[in-house]
Amino acid sequence: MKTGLQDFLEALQEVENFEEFQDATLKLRDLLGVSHVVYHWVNSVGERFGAGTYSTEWVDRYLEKDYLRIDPVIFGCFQRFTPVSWKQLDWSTKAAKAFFLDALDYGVGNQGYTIPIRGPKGQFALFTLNHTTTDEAWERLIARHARDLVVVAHEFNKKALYFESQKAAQPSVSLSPREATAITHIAKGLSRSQAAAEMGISEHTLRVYIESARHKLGAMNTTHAVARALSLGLIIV
Amino acid sequence: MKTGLQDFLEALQEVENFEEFQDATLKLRDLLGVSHVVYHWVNSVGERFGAGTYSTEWVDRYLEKDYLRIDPVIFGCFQRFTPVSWKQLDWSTKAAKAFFLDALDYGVGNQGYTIPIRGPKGQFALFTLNHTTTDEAWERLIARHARDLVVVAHEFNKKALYFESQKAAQPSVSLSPREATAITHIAKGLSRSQAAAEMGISEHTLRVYIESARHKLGAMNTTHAVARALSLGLIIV
DNA sequence: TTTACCCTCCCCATAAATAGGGAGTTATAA
DNA sequence: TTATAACTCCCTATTTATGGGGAGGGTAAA
Repeated sequence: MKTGLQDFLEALQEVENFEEFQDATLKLRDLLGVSHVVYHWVNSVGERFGAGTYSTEWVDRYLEKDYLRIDPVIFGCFQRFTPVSWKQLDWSTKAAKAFFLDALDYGVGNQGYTIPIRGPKGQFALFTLNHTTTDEAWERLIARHARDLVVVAHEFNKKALYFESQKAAQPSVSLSPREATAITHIAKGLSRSQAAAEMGISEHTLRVYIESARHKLGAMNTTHAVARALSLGLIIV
Repeated sequence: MKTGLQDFLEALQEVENFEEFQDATLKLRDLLGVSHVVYHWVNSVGERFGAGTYSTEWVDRYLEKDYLRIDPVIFGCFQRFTPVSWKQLDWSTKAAKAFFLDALDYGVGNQGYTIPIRGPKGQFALFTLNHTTTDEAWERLIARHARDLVVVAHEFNKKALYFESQKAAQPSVSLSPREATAITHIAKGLSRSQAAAEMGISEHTLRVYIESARHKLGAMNTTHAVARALSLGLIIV
């Protein structure tokens, strides 16, 4: 099994396009003997990138029902650092229970293991294994592969990033030092006058920085600018 | 070497306190034959946790000089998803060059490899290998261990999280659904009246949510509240 | 050398946010 | 059942932010 994963990682390195990426999830599913393998990626602008073995019906339904806002896997992983077995998540709300039953209907297994991977600029990716089995069997499988899966998840992520960087070449915003400092102070909760005093400049000047940053960030107001600067990792509060 | 790392990981699992954690960095340094191994952790409130083989003189100087704001490793890793060799970073500014020379003076090697690990609530950790050698030798070493290092970094991180969760038991803020929705709309750049219209409530009511969230978050104004909610991972824009 | 971007300062009118207060209804949990 | 918290609505006055405009000096790259 170990060497199987090694070979798989070698093959994953060679992946050149989305179809091969998609194929890789299928191969890994068969290699590990689970029901589903899914890689899913979201950034701060709401762009998505995903590949996996879920049925297209389920993916469509997921999007249509906006399950992103209900799914305890998404929220749970957003709140934690480390990989998580789905059983550990909070499925107590009515919406979550209904979602789980609906997922089962669409061929999603009752057991899951998801590794969250976070990046700058609000990037957030999930790598998920899914299967239908007992709690004990699932825990054994996870325990056996946990460390390798971290590596596999990161390799998938590396490939996904590579694709995104190719097609995007995003017009990355950058703030001037003073703009960044000004926005940072505002993000810390200082008022304009306080921030200006902190930076030793007039309040008028500070306003110019904020306005300038706001335009660069395409933000509608100061609060929006701060939110975007934070999401984009342009400032560290 | 492979089995050496396996054994190391087993030993790391057993670590119970900070001294053993610190010892683990020493052991890994010797195992890999590099000059330094460092784990460093920061959260949104500016709390720190770190262990490593840098001299205390260097650590003190780093803090005293506020190098956190200059260090290209910090900023570079904050901007990217994947591990990075220090050579790939931007050392072109005067401040960065001065910082690098100063670091060499304090026994830091000329080569580095840093793995960024991000978590919810603004948690951000760095796992760094450092050594004095040629570019080629360093790239070879990294290529050989890259995958294992991802696992090692995450295991260090897991331990660090465990310590933090023990001592902290943080008074975690939680927003009510309407509060979260309201703050999310504001973070997206909507004005109060727009957000209220979006939620189908009066602007007065929306204001109550914002104010309530602001108090819960200990924020001085709406912008601050949005910044904190984002940093804490309480909202997804 | 020109172009471009950054830093600094100022004015004015309007729009929006803030800081207090109070009060009633519905769920959820103890 | 009874708290507790969440959700909804309203008032007034004051402070603060916004959206335009213009202008001069510095530095660094093309």
